[in-house]
Amino acid sequence: MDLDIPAMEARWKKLWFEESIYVTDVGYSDREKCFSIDTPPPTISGKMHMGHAFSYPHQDFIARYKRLRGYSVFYPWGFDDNGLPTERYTEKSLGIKGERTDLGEFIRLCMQESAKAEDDLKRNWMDLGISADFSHPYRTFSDESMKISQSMFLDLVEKGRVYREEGPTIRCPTCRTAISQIDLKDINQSSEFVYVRFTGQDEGVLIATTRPELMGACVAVAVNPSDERYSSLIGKKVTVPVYGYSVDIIADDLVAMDKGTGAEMVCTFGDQNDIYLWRKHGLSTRIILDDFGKFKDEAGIIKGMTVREGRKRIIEELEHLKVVEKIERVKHSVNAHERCDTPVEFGISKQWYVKVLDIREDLKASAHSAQWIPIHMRVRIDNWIDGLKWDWGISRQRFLGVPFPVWYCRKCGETVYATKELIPVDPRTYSGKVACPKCGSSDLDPETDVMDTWATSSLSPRLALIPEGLFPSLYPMDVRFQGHDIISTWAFTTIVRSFIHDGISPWKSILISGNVYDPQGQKMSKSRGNIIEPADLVNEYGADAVRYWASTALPGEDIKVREQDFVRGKRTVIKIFNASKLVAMLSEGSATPAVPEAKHPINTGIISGLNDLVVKVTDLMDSYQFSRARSEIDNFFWNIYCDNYLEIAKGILNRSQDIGNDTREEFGRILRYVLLQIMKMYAPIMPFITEEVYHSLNLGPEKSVHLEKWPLPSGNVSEKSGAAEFGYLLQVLSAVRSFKTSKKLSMVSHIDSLTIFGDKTILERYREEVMAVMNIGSLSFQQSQELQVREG
RNA sequence: GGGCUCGUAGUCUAGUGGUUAUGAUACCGCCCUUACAAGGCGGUGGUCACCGGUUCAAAUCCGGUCGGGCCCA
Repeated sequence: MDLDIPAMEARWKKLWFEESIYVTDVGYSDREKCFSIDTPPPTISGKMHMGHAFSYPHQDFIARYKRLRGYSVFYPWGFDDNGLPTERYTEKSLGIKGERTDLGEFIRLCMQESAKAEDDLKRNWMDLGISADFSHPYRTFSDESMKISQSMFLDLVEKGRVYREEGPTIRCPTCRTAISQIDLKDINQSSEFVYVRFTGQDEGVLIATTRPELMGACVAVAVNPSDERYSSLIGKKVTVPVYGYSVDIIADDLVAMDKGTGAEMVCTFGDQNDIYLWRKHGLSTRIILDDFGKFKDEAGIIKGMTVREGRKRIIEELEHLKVVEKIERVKHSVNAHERCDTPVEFGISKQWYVKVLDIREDLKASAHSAQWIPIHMRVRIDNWIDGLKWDWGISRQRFLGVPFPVWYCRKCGETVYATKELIPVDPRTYSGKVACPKCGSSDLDPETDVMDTWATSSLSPRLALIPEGLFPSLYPMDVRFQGHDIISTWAFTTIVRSFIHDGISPWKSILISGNVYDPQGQKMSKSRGNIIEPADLVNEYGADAVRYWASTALPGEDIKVREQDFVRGKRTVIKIFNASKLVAMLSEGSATPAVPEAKHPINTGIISGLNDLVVKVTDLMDSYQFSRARSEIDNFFWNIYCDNYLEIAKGILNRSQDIGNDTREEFGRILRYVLLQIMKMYAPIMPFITEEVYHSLNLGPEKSVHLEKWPLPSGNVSEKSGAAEFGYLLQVLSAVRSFKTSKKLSMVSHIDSLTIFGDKTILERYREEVMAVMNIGSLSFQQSQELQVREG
């Protein structure tokens, strides 16, 4: 009977779920015997993609392996349903707009849509055989998470690590929200470089700018101090065209001498450099763009216009004033919001910041106290921390998010924090009475901003552990799994929070997974049209085969979606099934022994090989090298166990005339014993087929192969000489097979008489086995160095 | 521009100083009554990106060049 993979997978998924076999009942009281995993909660606004189908199995290999090793594995499940992506998702699926919906109602709708999406999503991960505890996932936006997030915010306040300050803000005109440095990416954009002459002493100065519309926000002209062309001008004043006020010429190393004319105008704010220069030189502030991307009254002739309109109008005016010397088409990179690709605008407003700049070295040290796998990914966090220019801005002007538990007193201006008893609280909708502790007034304005999602996601160890009552017993967690694309966000912010709140690294290890590419090595994206759906692959090859594919890359290595890996995975699944059928036939009536007792040299040989394998595989799994572990098992299972041991056992048991009952029984036991050990080692990678075999052959007493114990090298049989002889026998068999192939004979066809040249002593010991396995009538041996097979 | 990473048969991959470079996949032969043709046995196929250096010996170590990818500017 052929193997029905979908039916098999459905059968075991049901068992695992109904019997809750991953919810260990030994508890988590002994930290040494626990293994806790900080899992990345997938966002509810997206579907499962190949990146997930690649990296989640990696976590699962380790989770399942650790369980077999006897650990109580804490493997929580979460969903990321916080913030802007969920707003977008909800607006899209319901056809509504956040700003035109009642706030409370909108948040309710977001939560409702999240819950719906979560149910569907959960199934995708369960289909892959992921063994996390799906029964009560945490959510990044829930009362519980809000409570944790707000109380940790209050801890930041207490520790003096958070402040609110008027500062430059990065705004996305499309999303109408403040975003942080973290949310930026660079895009290349073609634009106009406008050369404008500012008048002053002598001929003034010629500057080049890509943002002429910000002329009215100009607060200085900057040149490089070592630029001889301008050295005499530093400290002089020039007049801003159109607006007619004067600004200083300042000098800074940051100014690129070879860009444009080497003189640039500094505006509040055109780009990040402007902010840097503004801060460093203490320049004045002229904000002419409002929060909606329209010019304010101060912008004079372009007031009320958009950036694009204002730009056109200003250039006309500059040309009319005859101060434009030339206009060049250029390609340059601009900061854009990484979610929507819109070039950002910079403004100024009161924002909440987490103070991180002064603890950069501590953060690096904390990051280094965790083991990074692979190690070369660690330098990325260093680069990020070294490159930080600002503190971590955490306020967002949106609807869905964890609110700041904060009010402002109208009477005395005091910032009023919620008490611990009051949280979780949404000051925007809270109707209870809060009084100012300073003046006693209850005339308070609520903070209307919400926290950025990272302000909550950075607390993921707490989000997962606190609801289970396992904080701080399982903290720091053993391992964080995540992609390298979010080292500067999730990994960084989590390290920040754990350092500030607890003074420790959040995890003992952090394991970074690589990227997934299409078969040509291209990034997969909708626009390229090369998206491959994980569900299609699961349908075509089975979940075990998809996991097998995922296991071909080491942690941190990229992978392509290649058919050959899935083909190989599916073949392995089928091979395991067929091998188990043969074992069932050959070992009928035998039980699986806990300890292998063997006398027959073939059996001591296979046990000896198995022992070596167990040692190697255990070592590789301990160091997260599951792809190497798997290929060791593959090699042993396929080339040693199936191609040789099973063939020999079959030959002896079916064809040998005079083997005793003891030997027959011994082969039955060892066949099953070795198969069970192979199944246990394969179980983390291919949980379905190994479960199938475990049950259909009744290989052990547990409810599931995943509740078994990882194999240990057996101490009873360890003859190294047995292993060497066994190896020689395999070579002999291979030589006889080659002989048969060269004669165009099938492997089972009978040969009347054959002579083997080789080590006569060993050959003589295996006469019976060779004759039985290769179906030979009469066999003679000749002493020879070189192994050879001849007829007659 | 800076950092990291990768270049090994058509494709993918193992291999951190030592016989003739590993395996998969694809392809080509041969082999199906007795677990599996999604199998078995065998075979074709490689200037180990390029240049130079260290060494008795380099895919491997060092320097450089070229090319891909990722991250950060």
